[in-house]
Amino acid sequence: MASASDFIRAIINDDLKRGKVSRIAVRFPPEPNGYLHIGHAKSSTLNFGLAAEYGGQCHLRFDDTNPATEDQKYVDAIKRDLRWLGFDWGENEFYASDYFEQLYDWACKLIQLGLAYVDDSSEETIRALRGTVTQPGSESPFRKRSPEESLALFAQMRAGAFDDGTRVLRAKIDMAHPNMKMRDPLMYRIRHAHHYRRGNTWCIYPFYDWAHGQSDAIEKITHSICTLEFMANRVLYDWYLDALGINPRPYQYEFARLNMDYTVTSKRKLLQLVRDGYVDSWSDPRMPTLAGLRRRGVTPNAIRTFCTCIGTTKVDSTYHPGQLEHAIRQDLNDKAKRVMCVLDPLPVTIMNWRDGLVEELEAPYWPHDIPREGTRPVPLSGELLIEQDDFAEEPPKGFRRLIPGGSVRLRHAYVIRCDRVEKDRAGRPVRLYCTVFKDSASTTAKNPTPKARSTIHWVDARRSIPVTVRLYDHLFNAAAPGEDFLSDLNADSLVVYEHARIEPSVLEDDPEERYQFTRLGYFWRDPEHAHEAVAAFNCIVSLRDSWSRTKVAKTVPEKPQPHIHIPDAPSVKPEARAWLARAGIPPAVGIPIYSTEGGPVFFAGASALVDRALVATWMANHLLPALNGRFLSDLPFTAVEFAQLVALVNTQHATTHEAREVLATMLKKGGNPETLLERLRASRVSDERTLVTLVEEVLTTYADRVQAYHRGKTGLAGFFVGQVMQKTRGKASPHQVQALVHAALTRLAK
RNA sequence: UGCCCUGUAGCUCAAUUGGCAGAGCGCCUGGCUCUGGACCAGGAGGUUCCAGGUUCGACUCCUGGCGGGGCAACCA
Repeated sequence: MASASDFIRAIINDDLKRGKVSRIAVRFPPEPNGYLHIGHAKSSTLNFGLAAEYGGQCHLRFDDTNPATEDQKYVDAIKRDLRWLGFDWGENEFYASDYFEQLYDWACKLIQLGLAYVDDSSEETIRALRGTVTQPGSESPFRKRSPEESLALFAQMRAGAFDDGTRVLRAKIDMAHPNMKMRDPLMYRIRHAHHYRRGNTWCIYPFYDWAHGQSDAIEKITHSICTLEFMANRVLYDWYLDALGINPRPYQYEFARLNMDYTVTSKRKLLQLVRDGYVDSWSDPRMPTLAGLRRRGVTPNAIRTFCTCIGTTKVDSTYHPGQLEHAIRQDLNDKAKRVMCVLDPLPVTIMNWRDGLVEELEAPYWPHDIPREGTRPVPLSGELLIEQDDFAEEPPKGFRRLIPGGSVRLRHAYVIRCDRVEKDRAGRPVRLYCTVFKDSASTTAKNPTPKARSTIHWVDARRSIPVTVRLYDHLFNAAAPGEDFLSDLNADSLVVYEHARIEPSVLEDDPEERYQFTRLGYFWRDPEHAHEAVAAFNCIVSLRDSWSRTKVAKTVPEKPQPHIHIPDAPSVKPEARAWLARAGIPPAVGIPIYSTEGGPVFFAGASALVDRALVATWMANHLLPALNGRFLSDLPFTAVEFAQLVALVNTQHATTHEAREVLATMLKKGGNPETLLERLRASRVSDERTLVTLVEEVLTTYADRVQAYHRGKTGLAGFFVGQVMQKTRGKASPHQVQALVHAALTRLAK
């Protein structure tokens, strides 16, 4: 059994423990009407992960109940993406559209049961009669139609006797239900449309709510996990399954979908970006689609790591892309060979280089802290290219690279000094003339050369290969692009370096090799530019760059003002208020009593005997919360016995703590409070010497914390008391323990 | 003016079921380094949404309030 790292796993563990289920079956149910994106990665990682952890299975089910939008090409793309992510569903590939016949039969059953009917109302009428979230709806005139008539009509619907939109099948539930999903939801609509898998065999199509739970049931899914927006649908999910009498049946649980800053994940918006040409396709490397991430060069492993470490909760949450980037860097750091590539070249002539000399340097692929072997030859001559950014005539503060008269080390090679700068008419440097210090070779322990301010990357001017390099940034400028998301598009989300140059060693490599371009980031060849004469490299993710971070003025997030709120008078419903007044107790304790079934009666019974305020307090704070779904009438003790218990407290015969323990016993097996109190006291550790020993034990065991306590971490006092209480298994007076702990602590302080 | 879900560090999440408020990311400082990377060490950052109540003790239980999200598609 996996540890309960989130609420879903906690539920599953509990179901397994209580024998509600004996095996785990989950499903990942995409609709084949678009491409999978990073949000689906979260969902599929959860579901396939669950199956793996619990030795169960995860089905891939295409939720294809809408012929208008679905297509085989999406099915293929979804399968490809999931396989790429590393998931395997084996034989368990299913289609909701394969269940149409069964769904139809079940619908007929519901009609026969009087739980569904054919409605001839128009779309507008149905909408109007549904009411609003605050107003109940009203019943359709066709609701009273006999099962026989509905059955016949439904058969005709299937047979194609009616036009699109003229009739629907609805479940007969409750038009006044506070949950709008329960106001006679639609089960089938008429659509004379071609379905990509079923062709024209059907002209009625089931809706999501009707299809989904039943599909889960057919596949014997145990835990049907979906996103938060389906929460309101759960009641309906349950209703269909229970109406059909399916047992055992699946249960639905909801978790928060993934949102990410600076991007959009709505299918509609993604589609618009592609269709209107804001990106070049679904697999544009800036897209949050799995196809886009794949083309960008992101590894499946990094995505899975990201998805597992963000957790699973019910809190709406938005992740920062930095979190994903971190996972990518972590994954690639010890997998990507280091090579050198210059994005924006600045020529360098080494003046003291021997004419025609070409050195072949043996450069390791891996930095010192990565225990991997391998080197490649890197050619070096008197004509080099370095990065424009690595030279500054007037260096900003903190600049550690090359400046006129300054020196830097060429990575894997020698130290050079910049002696002269050649500039164009606009004053931009076009060539540097440098001196090399050949006694500064990497291996030289102490070198007499000028001290290098830093190390920069470079390539040989003649022997490097021209490539284009594509750098990507967020698709949007706004953290949360709004409805007019197109106006938030980042114009610089793609920057192409047409004249980049890379060291020749990469010619030998597999085209899918991923690299770290030293000091720049992680790159690989764009698979969609694979056959072009000049190779194109995609930036998968840049390196963390503490230099550029210091250049950008940091905006310190403003600390939000603490929210001070003065509450209004509590709003309590009139009938409750009246009862409160009669009972003579304050709302804080009175409301839970009033709103519990049998609460007022129980309260009346008990308060006849003891102080009503105390009874109310005890009911509200101790009895009611411990009920756990039980009814007051099912308790193994009466209101009178409860009153006796409260009386013990009232007369100070029992401490609060004792009384709570007695109550716990009474809740389990009933009994007379006074007797139980006697028994409790008999078993109690009240002998001071025993307690002192225990206190000493605790303080010795946690000597370090005692020190911390004396250094001012006084919150630990509660911890010590708690430890002693646990040692006595609650059978000591906390007051007494507290006093003893305090005494021991002050003694130790001296 | 309904029903449901949800509020813990800047972000994402923990906190053994009432007993030390923590971690990862981000940020800062230092170390190391032939990558301004990686790694190592340290640091800052908290009214646990607010107000009450119960308790020796509340992030945790009770009440009220406030904020955020979802639900009124012949979409899923």
